[in-house]
Amino acid sequence: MNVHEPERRLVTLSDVARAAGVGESTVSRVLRNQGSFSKRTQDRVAEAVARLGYVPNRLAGMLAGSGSTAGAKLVGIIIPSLTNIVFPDLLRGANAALDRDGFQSVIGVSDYDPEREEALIGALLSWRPAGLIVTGLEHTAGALARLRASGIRIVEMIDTDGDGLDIVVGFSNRGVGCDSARHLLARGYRRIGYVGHDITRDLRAAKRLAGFRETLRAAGHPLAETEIAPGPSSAAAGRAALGRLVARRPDLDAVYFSNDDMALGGYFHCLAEGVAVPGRLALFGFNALDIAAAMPQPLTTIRTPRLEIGAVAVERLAADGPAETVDLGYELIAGATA
Amino acid sequence: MNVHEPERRLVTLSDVARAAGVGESTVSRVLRNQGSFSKRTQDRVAEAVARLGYVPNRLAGMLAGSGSTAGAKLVGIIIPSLTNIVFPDLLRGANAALDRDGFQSVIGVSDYDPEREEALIGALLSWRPAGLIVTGLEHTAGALARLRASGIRIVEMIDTDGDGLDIVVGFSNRGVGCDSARHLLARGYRRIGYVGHDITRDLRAAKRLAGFRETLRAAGHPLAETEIAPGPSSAAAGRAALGRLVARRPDLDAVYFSNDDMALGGYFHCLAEGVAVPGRLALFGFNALDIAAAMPQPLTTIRTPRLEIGAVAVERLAADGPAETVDLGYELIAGATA
DNA sequence: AATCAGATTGGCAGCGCTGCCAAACCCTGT
DNA sequence: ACAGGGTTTGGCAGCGCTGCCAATCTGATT
Repeated sequence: MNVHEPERRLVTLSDVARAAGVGESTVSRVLRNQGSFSKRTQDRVAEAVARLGYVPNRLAGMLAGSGSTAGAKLVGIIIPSLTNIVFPDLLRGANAALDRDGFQSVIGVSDYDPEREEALIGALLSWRPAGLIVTGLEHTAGALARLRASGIRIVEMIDTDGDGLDIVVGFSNRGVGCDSARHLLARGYRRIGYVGHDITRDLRAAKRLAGFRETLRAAGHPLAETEIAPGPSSAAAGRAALGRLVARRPDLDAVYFSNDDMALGGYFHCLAEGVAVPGRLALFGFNALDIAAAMPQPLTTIRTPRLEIGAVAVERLAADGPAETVDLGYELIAGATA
Repeated sequence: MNVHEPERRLVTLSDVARAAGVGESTVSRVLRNQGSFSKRTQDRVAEAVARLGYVPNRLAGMLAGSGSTAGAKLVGIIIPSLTNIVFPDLLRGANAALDRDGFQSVIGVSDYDPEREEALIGALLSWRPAGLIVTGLEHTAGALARLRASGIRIVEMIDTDGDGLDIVVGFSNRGVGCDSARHLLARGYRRIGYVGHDITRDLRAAKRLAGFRETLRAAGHPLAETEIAPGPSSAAAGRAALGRLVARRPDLDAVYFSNDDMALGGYFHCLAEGVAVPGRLALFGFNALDIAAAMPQPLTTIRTPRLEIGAVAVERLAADGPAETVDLGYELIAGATA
């Protein structure tokens, strides 16, 4: 591009200062609207900025401002996946709060891999953010060490079942499992199965299952059977997995799914095979996706405060309160499938 | 946090140099694995880095390296929304390529608002990225000016119907509309309706509709009726909108949806109301979401190369080929609903 | 032992901005 | 005309790193 221009250096703050006939620090003050300056100066700077098309260099700004109060207006966010709409929702919630406070974010995706998460933590820390938002409470020893050594605020989001490093924002996944089980038991279901996706990677799903399983056992109706689909959760995986599960255990009267995607697939299986829902088989999901509410029979599921989690995470980062755990709870949506 | 430590300065490169007993530039070379150094030096540096827990400061690195070849390993990405799974998919595709080339990304979400996009362009440019990936070909005059003045590579993704600034990666949305219409006509449908979401904001959806409409008219079977749901696309919106459409025009034999989310909602409407698909009403979507393939009757739709678009966008940014348009095409998926 | 190309290394000047501080300026009131 | 307090301004030293270049070292060759 622009082969002709010999060496187009970008416009710098000192170019603006020269053009406006003022000092560099004056321009800096005007641009950040900080300190005092006269209206006349402000106008001259604004004019010069517009005329030259000046774009401030944040790298230089943050570097120079590091160590001071106003310094870092940046937060790093690490999520495990972009495939599941849940995580974009968290980002959305965070984004809104971020904008309001004038922050920017750098995002990393760990693919549910703890090693990769550790690497990402290093990468994001190298931007010298004001804080870091990570997913879940489980991290490698190396990751924990880096987080601690960073000296910045850390938010661990989504899960409150365990000890956090600093701030924790989420809900009890164990509790979700327990309440889901109680609901099914209360409705009279007794031969209950589980359809999930890879539990060794999605630790929150594993906690839900643990709570679910224990509640059933305590009630004297232990979990009858489980079917774990390989790979990430999806409607296709849920449909296939439910098919396998009922083939093996035709006597089941209810199935708990690792999330709504999987449950939706299960519902499709039932529609395709003419299995009456919930008469013959009840279905219970997790997450309360919009789509689950639009089904002919709204899915029975648990609504999680995804947007709020993102928003509160950012809010707590910006404030400087004490380390604490914020439980945002969840809500059981009694749909028509269980 | 850490009230006790008087003034914990973070470890810098020169601390590492001192600890390893070598010069700063040597440490820099070793860390970037660039230039030449002995094995012994490498080990000593690695040891010091590990011992001190050194985290490089990218801000300083990028600032110092600016203007040179290796400088900016950063790209900015602007997408209109995180609500629709399509955009996270683009990010996913981009992410993979980004990782491979050692790039990082900064992401902005415009909410389909051109003004906001312009502001985001400014914000992202202030990070001095090596390139910027934006969505679509339509931008405000101010945005175009900034992009041109930036002097960096620009990729406009998703849409190829129009002139790009530099690199364009996507497919023809007009073409999608045309081919969708042709498919419905070939299957014998004649009284065709359209269900969409806010067209004034989603310009790509508008282009698809335009192509669709023209093809129908040219064939002598003009679009019979349209129903536009307010707000963003969703299954719930699609379900409600199809309900309104068929109430108004019970004679329709096929409906084209702005995307799969809406179409899925339409399908739910048909299931709930006992409308035979495709016997009584045919449904046609767009995007080929995984979920649409898991339906009892797979949705007839158009598969778009979302992951590839993200990947190719990054690839072209990194390479320095000529300005050009890369058409990645699309594929009609003949499902069971049309 | 002297020579030379190539490998390895360190010093130091910026990159563009902000924080700090002293200087200049502007009003009052005397 | 001059002091006193606030307001506005400019100069300049870094922030932590990289690029450049000169210095040093290595081993092989003559």
